[in-house]
Formats: sequence, C-alpha cells, structure tokens
Amino acid sequence: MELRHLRYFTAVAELASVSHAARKLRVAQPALSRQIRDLEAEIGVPLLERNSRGVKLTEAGRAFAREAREVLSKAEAAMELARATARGETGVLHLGYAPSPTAELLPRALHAFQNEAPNVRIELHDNSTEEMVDGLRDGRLQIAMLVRPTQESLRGLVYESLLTYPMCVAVSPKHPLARSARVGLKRILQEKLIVYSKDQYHEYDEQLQRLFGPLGSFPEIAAECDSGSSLIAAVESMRGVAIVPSVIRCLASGRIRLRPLHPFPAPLEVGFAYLATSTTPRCSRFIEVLRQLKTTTA
Amino acid sequence: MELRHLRYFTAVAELASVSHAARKLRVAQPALSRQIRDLEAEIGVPLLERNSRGVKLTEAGRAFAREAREVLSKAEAAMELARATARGETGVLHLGYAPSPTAELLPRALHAFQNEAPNVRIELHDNSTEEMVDGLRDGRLQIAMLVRPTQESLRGLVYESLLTYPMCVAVSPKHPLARSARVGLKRILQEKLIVYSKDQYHEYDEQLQRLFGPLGSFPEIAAECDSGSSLIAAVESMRGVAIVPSVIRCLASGRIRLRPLHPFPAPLEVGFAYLATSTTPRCSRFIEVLRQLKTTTA
DNA sequence: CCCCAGCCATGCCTTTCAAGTATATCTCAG
DNA sequence: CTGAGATATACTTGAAAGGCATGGCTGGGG
Repeated sequence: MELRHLRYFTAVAELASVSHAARKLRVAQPALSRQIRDLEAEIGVPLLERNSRGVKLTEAGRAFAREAREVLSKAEAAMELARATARGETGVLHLGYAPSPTAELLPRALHAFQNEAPNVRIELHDNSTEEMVDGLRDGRLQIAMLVRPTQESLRGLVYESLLTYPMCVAVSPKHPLARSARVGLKRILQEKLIVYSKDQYHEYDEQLQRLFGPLGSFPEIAAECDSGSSLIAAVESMRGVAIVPSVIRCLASGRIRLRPLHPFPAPLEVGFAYLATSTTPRCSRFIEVLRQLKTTTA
Repeated sequence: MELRHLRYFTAVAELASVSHAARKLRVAQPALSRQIRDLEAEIGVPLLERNSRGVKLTEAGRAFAREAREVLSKAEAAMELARATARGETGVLHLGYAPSPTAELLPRALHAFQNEAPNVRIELHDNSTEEMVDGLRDGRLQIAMLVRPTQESLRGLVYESLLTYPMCVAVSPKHPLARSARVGLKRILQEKLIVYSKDQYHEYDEQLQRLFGPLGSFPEIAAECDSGSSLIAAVESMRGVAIVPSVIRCLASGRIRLRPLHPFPAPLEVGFAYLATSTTPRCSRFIEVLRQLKTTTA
C-alpha cells in the first residue's frame, strides 16, 4: 500500500464515483479503477459496492476512508514538522540565564523570539555562571545569557557580548550619598558594603577585588546576598551600600538610588554563550534574535 | 511522497546507516540512497547529515522519523480496521428488544456475541413492537428481538423465529389455583385478569382476544400493566391472575406460580427481525449468533 | 605511511508498474 | 430501443524504482 492508494481512495469515497474522482485527480478512469482494485486486493476486503450505475462505499470502505484521510493529513503534517524543525520553529530550547544581569535583556529576547517561533518551548534555567558553562558543555543547556566569564572557563564555547552596564554605588534614598552627583571610590571605604556572595558570584567578587586592589584596602562587609532582590532589600534598609551594575535599576524601581562611581570602573559586560559544535536550527534562530537585540539597542 | 519513502527513511533512521538499511530492506544501497534524496528534495530539508563514514539524523530528520513511524503504523491500523469491519468486529449495533419476552434469549445472545466480536458496541433499545419495526425501516435499529409481529407489519423485513413459550396462568403462590395441575380456560372467567396494556402490547391483546373469543365471554380486567415486573407485582399481590408466556418465570423467581392452560393455546413466538436490504457485516454476524442460539437451545 | 575496508554518491541499464487508449458490458432514462 | 454514463478489461507506453558497476572520501591497521 502506498499513499497514492489512500489519495485515490479518499477521492473516490468523497465523490462516490470512480470516474468523477478520476477527473478530479487528473488520471484516466481505468487507471484509478485499477488502483482501487489493487488496494482492495491488498487489504483483502471489498471497499466499494459496484453496480453498473456507480459505486457505493461498503461499511469497511467508510471506516477505511476515515482512517485514510487521517493518515494523509498526518503524512502532510510530518513534512510540515520537518520543515518547521529545520527553520528552528519547534522543539524545546534550554536557556540558562543570570537573573539580575539579564533583567533587562531576557524579557526582550523572549518576547522577540516568541514572535518569530511561537512553537518553540523555552525552558528557563536560573543558574550560576559555572552551572551555565558546564550545562552548555554537557548539553543540559543550548544557550546561556550571562556575565562575561573568564577566558579559560569559556574553552570550547562561543561567547558574544550584547551590552555593558556601568558599575554604580547603590544607596538608600535616605543615605547621605543619595544626594551626591558622583561617588569617589575612597568614600566607599567609610561605608559598610553589601556584596553578592562570593561562591555564587565569582566574577562579581573578582571585579570588586580589581576595583579596590589599587587602594590597598577593602570596605567592611555588612552582608553577603545570594540574589539581586535580597541585595536591594539590604541596601534599602541601610545596612550598607553596594556596588552594582546600573541594570539593577530594573529590579529596584525607586527603592534605592544609584550614583556613578568616580573614576569609572570597568563596566559589567552581559552577553550570551553557546556550544559551537551543537547548534540546532532553533538555537541559531535564538542567537539571531539576540544579535538583533544588540543592534536595536545600540 | 509515498509510504515507501517513509518505510525506507525510518529504516535508515533506526540503523543510522544507508547500507545497513538497504540490506535489511533487501534493496541495493544506491536505490535506497536515491529514494532518501528524493524524499529530502520533496520536503525541502536535509534529513541526514552525511559524511564519508556514515550518516547522522538532523534535528528535522529525528522529528520526521518519529512522525513517519506513526504514519506507517496508522496506515497499518487503517487496513486492519477495514478487515475487522468487514468481519463485523467493529462499530455500533443498534438492537431493539422486547424486555419480557427476550428475558432469557437476550442475555445469552449478548454473551455469545461479545465473545465473538468484543469491539462491537451494542446499544440496546427497549422498544414496543411497533417502534421496533419502524426503527428497522428508518435505520435507527439494525436488529430487533421481539414477539412475532403480524404479517403485514413485517412488510419489507425479514423475520426469523427462535423459540416458542407456552402460555400459562400466573397466580400468587397463595391463590387456590396454585395447587391445580392445570387450569381450564373457563375457570379463568371466574377470576379478575391482570393484562399488559393494550396500546403498548398489541400482539398480546390480540392473543387474548383469540383465546377467549370462542367462549363468548371475557374475564373482568383488574389492572393494565406497562411492564412485566409490574404485572408480576400485581399477580403476587393477588389483585388477579394473568395469562403469560412461560418465559416470565425468568423475571419472577418464585414470586408467582405458573400453571399450564387447558387446552394449550397457541404459544408465544419470539424471534428477531432485520431489514434485508441493509445488513452490515456486524449485523450478519449478530444474526449468525442468534441462529446458533436456536440450534444450541433446540 | 600507505593501503584497504567501509561508507555514500553517481551513472547507466533493466525492470516494474502506473497511466493512457480503446473497447466491452451493463443499466437507466427518454 | 437506443444513447448516455457508469465500471471493467486488454493492451501499450513511459516514468521511475531497482540493480550493477564504479568513484570519492575517511579512518584504522599493517
């Protein structure tokens, strides 16, 4: 049995006529007649009741026609699925992300991608940088949106930068520094510092070290936080000040003030990474969207 | 696209090798190679990643292989369904029946048929004789199990007799007649009679008329019942006696006594009817079961 | 280092079978 | 009774599936 038989038979079933179906299918009536007979022979059951003024479906014919239509549409759907898959419009994309640094980028990326490929399910994995690079290598993740990792941890991965955010001092609105136009680094030494926890936010810690290293001194640590929101709460409650990328503004909505540092330290760089050797179509598609984002932002 | 392409491709997908699949399919490797290329050309998407030491499925290829397997099994299932339908082993059978007269036959028929064709759903329609003959004619019913109708109401239908039941007198166990070996017809005239309602049980009424006609007299009617169970209740409560076929015993289980009539009146004939022009396979199958029933009963 | 084994692709020929043409048969309608 | 319209049959044609021979590529073993 071939799909041809099903196409032919469903046409005959719909029109209840071999000759009409033959015209519709643009084949000669005897050719169609013969294919139907072959089909009946293979199934071993008459599908048509023939008499000299036409044909009628048998009970088995009706049942078979119903199923045949389903088979045909499923076959069409299979081709369409293959095409959609090749265009990167199906399946699941596992996306790792650093919640605070991507607070601005991630929603825009997701929105843009959902417009392009609404049938791709995106599974979001809120991970640390280390978890993300490991995840990319062992296939748990296909793409990661993260703070630029160290060169060596990127071994085998491709990293592309998207945006930079200047590092600022975050203080409570009631804090004296809230009224400063800008804050010198030495001034921070007089304050207690709220920091991201060292073990989870490795790059952040390194950045602080680079920042205060030249001063030969480090502010007193008031608290280590394991998320942006708890850091904001700590700053808001005046337990101390924090040094954060300006993107934190998206999460704080007025609860804290951000003041530029003087001199400007190296900004925070946010981008995405992926495994060059295993990009599926939907993965490339997402990467395209991210690059788009960069140009529309710039 | 033809099912051949799907059969070929799923084989290649399973073995991840064109030549192995070719051996398994018993075609030459170049022939298979070509069919796969044709398939890819039609879908417009590469399904295999080729390199000189073998092939690997693409993302689209995996998706398509999954769907293709389903299409193939659905196509097989369609053929099997057609065969099962031709054997009368699928679909719905609408069966009309007269509840009291078929109390013995119906359960046996259903049981025997369920053994032979477990996938046929039988819809039971508890109807009057008139409703059944009408139902058969307009297609609501395919088979009816009923008391033999009059010759004229059977016009266009086929009726086959299955069993006859002698007509008896039904009395309460406490009734004086319960101890008689047999009951003369004239003796009934001294009793009040419980009868089936005339408008629903036309044949029953005619039978009573034929029975008492020669006597020129008719017993007083104590009650008209619209079902066997209410008739049994009426007899049990000694509101009167009834003339019923012996099959009623199946419904009464000791609540009433049945005594033979003297002389024997015409027995009740129970059988089945169907429309000769529209028998589906499952219908013929059921009819076969009913005929079987007759021979095993006799 | 080279060669062979194994894989897939290509080219050409053969075979198969679907399609087309002509015609037969049947039935209903006019 | 005949013509229109339906399906079936017989025979021919042609496209495409299949087979065979062969070529290019790669990786492993001698």
